[in-house]
Amino acid sequence: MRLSELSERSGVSTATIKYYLREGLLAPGRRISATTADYDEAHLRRLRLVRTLLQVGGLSVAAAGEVLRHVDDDSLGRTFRLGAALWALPHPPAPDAEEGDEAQVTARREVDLMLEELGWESARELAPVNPDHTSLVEAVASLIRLGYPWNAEMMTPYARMMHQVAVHDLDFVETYPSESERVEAAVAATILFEPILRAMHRIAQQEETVRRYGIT
Amino acid sequence: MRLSELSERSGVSTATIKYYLREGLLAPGRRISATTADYDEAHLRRLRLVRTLLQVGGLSVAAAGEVLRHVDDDSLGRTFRLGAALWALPHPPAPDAEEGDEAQVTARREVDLMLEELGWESARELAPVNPDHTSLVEAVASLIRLGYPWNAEMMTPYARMMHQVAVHDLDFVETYPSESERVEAAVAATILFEPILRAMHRIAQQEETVRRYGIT
DNA sequence: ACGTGTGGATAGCGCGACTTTCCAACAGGG
DNA sequence: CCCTGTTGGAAAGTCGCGCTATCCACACGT
Repeated sequence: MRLSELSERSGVSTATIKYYLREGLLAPGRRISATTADYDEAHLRRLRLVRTLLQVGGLSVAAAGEVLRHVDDDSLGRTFRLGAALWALPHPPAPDAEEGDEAQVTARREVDLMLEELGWESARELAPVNPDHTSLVEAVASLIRLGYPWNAEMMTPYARMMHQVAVHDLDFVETYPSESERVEAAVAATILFEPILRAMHRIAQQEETVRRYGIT
Repeated sequence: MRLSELSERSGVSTATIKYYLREGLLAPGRRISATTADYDEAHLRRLRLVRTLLQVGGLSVAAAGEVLRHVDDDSLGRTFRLGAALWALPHPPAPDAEEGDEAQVTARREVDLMLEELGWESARELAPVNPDHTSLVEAVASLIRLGYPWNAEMMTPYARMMHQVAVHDLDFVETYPSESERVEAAVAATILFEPILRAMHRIAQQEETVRRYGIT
């Protein structure tokens, strides 16, 4: 199919598709002549994934490019490929607070205690280089800075629940036969499950609030 | 304290504080003279909350203003005040897909089935006006559009887990004595727990991936 | 042969979050 | 009492980002 058809079928303007091509989010079509290229179903599928990453996942164009480059990198083993793709996902920028402040030190200690308690060995090993670990420490530090007490004992149940969620995720990913499909599924699942969990969390909070206090 | 001191203690530039004042994120100080105003600890506390909403929660300045206006609205009962504040939190913009498409219809049906199965009565009643319900339907529709099968049966366990999380949240919020502190705590908890849960989710996924497949 | 569509490049636009600049009116130390 | 520095307030400017528009020479289909 040609550019215009890809545009029609995806609902994305040709100008925007060209922009994505320029930014490397989408592989160029098979060149037919100097002025024509041919796109296939894989392009359409990838384009839909891109739109989802941008619109639902809220990724920047640059971040989506990073992620997709890892997804397409055949040179990595499964774990690294997935890890690399997930680590390229955006993380909230480290706040302007000077690092090493008291709240952060406390947060780091409690997070490490939590990992120990859970027996998450590989998470502990990877901690220094894992941006998600950094994010977690920062978020906990923010809570502490706002004056909310927070420690390993309180965190662990949440982490156990998220582990259950992760088990479900991977069971789901395993239903896909090919390696590349699985990595793509894992990325899509991570990105799309986040808004789903967020929405469920807020709905559950509202439900529970009403149960406890009624509508007042 | 004066503007410059507020700026120093919070690490936010005076220009930015002025900007927040203009946008209504921060109440004006008590006027001492035509050119001086006095700020207290409450302003500092609020300013820290604002920065947290913006940096950690990723809210826009406008959205943070919305949320805080509800937090400060004494005319509402507890449930409505909290609900109003939470509903003012940003929701991913509805994708450009024409509404009422097949994926969305399916998604809505499955979400409603899930709520029924869970016995979340008030969530079902509020569904038509609840932006979180809309977000959930949209996110599920996106999954379906990308070709991932998804139904009530698969969603329910996740929702149950998020309900457990919400129960923990509210137990935590209840530890605060005053009404306004509790509403503020609820907002802070909702905003700050989201990055925490997200980070825990990703760490758990990595841990579980390593457990299943090793480092390959 | 000619209108439409093509890849490719460059420039422009609108928005949001600040940041800068300017101002007149003070405050407070010497 | 004067002089330096700060204050609240307004307006304009900056910057990065995600597109969007314009232009071009050329080729495809009819």
